[in-house]
Amino acid sequence: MAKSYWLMKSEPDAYPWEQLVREGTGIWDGVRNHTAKLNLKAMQVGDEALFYHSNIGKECVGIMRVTETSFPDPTADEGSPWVVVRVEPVRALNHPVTLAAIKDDPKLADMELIRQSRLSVGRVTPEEWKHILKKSETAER
DNA sequence: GCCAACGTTGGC
DNA sequence: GCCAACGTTGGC
Repeated sequence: MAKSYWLMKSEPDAYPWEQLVREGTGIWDGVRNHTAKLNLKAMQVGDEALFYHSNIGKECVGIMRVTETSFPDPTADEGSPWVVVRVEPVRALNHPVTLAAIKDDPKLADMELIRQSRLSVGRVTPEEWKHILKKSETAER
C-alpha cells in the first residue's frame, strides 16, 4: 500500500515536538474526536506525519513516522472507542511552516487543516506534503 | 428525529 | 478575551 501522509496537532504546552525528540518515541494519545480517530485507525507503519504546534506557534515543526498501528488509548476509559498510534521523530523542519504561510499559499489553502480547523488529526495529500517540505527549506518570516 | 443550549478547540 | 466551527446533550 502506498504511503499516506498526515498532520497531527499538539499544543506545545501539553506535548511539544521537543519532547517527542527527547523521548525518541511516543504514543499519540488523548484524541477524542471520531473523525480524528478514523484517521488514526487508517494509519500504516511507515506513514509520515507533520507535527503541528497549535495555539502557541501555529506552525508545522517536524516530521514523524508511524511505527505502530492503532491500539486502544491507555488514557481512555476501558471499553471506549479511542485509539492511539505510536510515532517516532524523523527530523525537524529546516524552517517551521506557519499557518499563515499555508493560508497564503493557493496550493495549500484548501488543506484539511484550514477547512476544518478543529480537527486534530488530518490527512495531507502527497502534493501538499511535497509542497510543505519544499516551503520548509526556506525561511518565510 | 429535530433543534436549542452548551462545551471545547483553536485562531485572531 | 472574543468568536467561529463543530460536537454533544437533552427536551420535546
